Amino acid sequence: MATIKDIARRLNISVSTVSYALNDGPRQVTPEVKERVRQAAIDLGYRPNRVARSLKQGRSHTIGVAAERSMADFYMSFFQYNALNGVLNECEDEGLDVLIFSQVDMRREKGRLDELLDGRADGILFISPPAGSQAVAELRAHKFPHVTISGDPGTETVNAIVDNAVGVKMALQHLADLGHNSVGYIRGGSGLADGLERDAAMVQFARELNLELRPEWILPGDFTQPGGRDAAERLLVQKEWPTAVFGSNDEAAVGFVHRLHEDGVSVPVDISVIGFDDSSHARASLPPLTTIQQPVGEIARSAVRALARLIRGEEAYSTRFEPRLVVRGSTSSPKVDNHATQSGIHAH
Amino acid sequence: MATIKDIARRLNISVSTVSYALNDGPRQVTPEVKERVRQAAIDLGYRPNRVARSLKQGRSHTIGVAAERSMADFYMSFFQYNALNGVLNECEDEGLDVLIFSQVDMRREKGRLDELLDGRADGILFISPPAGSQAVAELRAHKFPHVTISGDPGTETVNAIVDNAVGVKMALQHLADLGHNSVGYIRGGSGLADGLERDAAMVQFARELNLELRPEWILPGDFTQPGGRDAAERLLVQKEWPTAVFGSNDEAAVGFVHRLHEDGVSVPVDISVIGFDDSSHARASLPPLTTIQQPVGEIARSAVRALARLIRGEEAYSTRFEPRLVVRGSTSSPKVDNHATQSGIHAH
DNA sequence: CCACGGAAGCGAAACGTTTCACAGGAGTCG
DNA sequence: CGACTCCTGTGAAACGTTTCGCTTCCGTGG
Repeated sequence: MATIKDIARRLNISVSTVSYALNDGPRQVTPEVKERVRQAAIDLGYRPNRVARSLKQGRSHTIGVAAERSMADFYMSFFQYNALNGVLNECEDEGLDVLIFSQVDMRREKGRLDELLDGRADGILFISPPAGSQAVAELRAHKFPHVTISGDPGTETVNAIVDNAVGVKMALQHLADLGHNSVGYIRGGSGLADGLERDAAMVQFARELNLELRPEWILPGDFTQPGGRDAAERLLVQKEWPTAVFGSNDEAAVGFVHRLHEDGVSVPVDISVIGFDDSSHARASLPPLTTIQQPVGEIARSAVRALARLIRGEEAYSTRFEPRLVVRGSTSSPKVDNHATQSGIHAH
Repeated sequence: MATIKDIARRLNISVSTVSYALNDGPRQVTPEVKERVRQAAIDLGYRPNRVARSLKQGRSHTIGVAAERSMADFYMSFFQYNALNGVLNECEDEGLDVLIFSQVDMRREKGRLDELLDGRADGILFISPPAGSQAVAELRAHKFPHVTISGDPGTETVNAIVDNAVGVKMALQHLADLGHNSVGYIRGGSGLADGLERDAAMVQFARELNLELRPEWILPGDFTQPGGRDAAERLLVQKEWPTAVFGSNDEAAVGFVHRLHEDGVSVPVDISVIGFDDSSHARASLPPLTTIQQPVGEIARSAVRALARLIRGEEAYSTRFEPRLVVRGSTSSPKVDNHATQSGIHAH
């Protein structure tokens, strides 16, 4: 592989001149020399070595992305995947490259920060770090540029996240508008900021909007389809049902709907279901899922922009993003009888 | 940030000794010195600079992943996403890091190989490069370690890909076994190896299995749900229908099913549908889709292993992976009348 | 005609490692 | 006791850049 030295040698010229010529460097070189250098570079198939450049400049023009290890699990990852997409798109615009740290365990007490701080990345972007992530905390302590997507809002780390409270309120308002006055809930992933916020908002706004939310209708969940199925099974054995259920994300809601379907419970006729995210599954399932859309791509892009600012030494701030209600086919007005009862719709 | 030099200075010792101590280097150091170095490293918060190490060693222990620009489009990307997951998992085991080249346009005549060959990656892995990709060809010419997932099988580049012909045959055999004797087809993404191979296999095996495949039943498609919807619309206006349709991937099949559903055509009662991939949408849609599963994760892992071999200078070979039929709810025996007709099932 | 300033190029240092060639010193063996 | 080897450790070069401080040269203005 040809180096800058080879060009210099061939042209009987100093390496510094070659460097200046190739970079339109901090120094001037005569157009004629510049041209000869350019030509020689092409002739020799020269390609600048970015490793050497990084070493010298102390910057890599690369950001590290740390995503949950569970990214390996497809079910959980619509959000992460879309976030990653948004990150890639924005990085392209910002001229940054992306190094994926798949082996970083963000939870781990003594995070192996070596990986993150070894000079290959100018900053780190975390996608959905668990609340109280040690890795994030250590980076904060090191004052190393970093940013979170859907991270813990209770810290000083710059964070881009949807306004979960508003989203939950929108969902419940939609149900109330349709005439529902009772609601169940499939909980979110524990330890994730989005899950915690939605869980809290659910309790608060159900009360504010006068929607009955019995404790036994708060079903465990983990943001996955199987989790949604489990939730359905918990509900199926109950005697009295809410007329609507809010799934803390679309995956859970879809799993829930499918499991009900297997027992002959029809959505939205027998029970309304609403999700959160507007994942591709929301559109693709039958009935298509009414849901709260969050602008994942935009969130991700904004996070990258913030990180780029931090790397340049500029200020950056956390941002909340507005969700949007997307009405599809899984919600409708409740049946006339107030509470759907198991016996009424589900002959076992 | 502390360097090896700082440790040396503090201990009044040479940098080489420090290096040997920290790496259990090619040279021995007395346990006592080694221990003092270790301690000093901790005290100073030393972290090895991998950029410098890469420069010196000429290896980065990083592979570059180049994925289609269209990775930004979620619909098209189940395959890419899962492939990426597999790649990440295997890289973790191999101790490799992953640099994503999102800006590489693989089609581009004069690929900007600079990005790929600038020393940051020891090898490149392409996910679904377009057939005849210039970027791949140039890497081949440079003899730079590289591997493709679902790439063009007609080249010398090491390629990991599902056996599409076998998959298509399985799908058609399944339909034949159910009693179908006519079939339609939604074509695959043009320019992608998987699409081209499935298109070809479809024609061949439909004939071999005596399944009628009229030219007007070969519907254009592009591996996306909207493409599948378009295909459905093309079929809806036709007078005579096949009793089953094979979608070249699940996305297309799901879009197809949904569009039919909107016009009151029921799957599998009125028409059977089978897909390819076993994407998450196959499981999540209603009815759940019968499909040909390809072991994407395994394919990806094998590609990484092959690339690792090439980087080490060892031999590596292309591999075909066996698909598997997954029977779900979207296929059944055809109705008694041989050809479904539009008027029979679809009152407009 | 001389001094000065700017332009163009050169040499060398530096970034943080790894690793080679070599130097002392201790131990071993004849 | 001298020669040999083995063991630790040192200094320096090298990886491929970027960039600082110098030198040289030319044109210009006083």
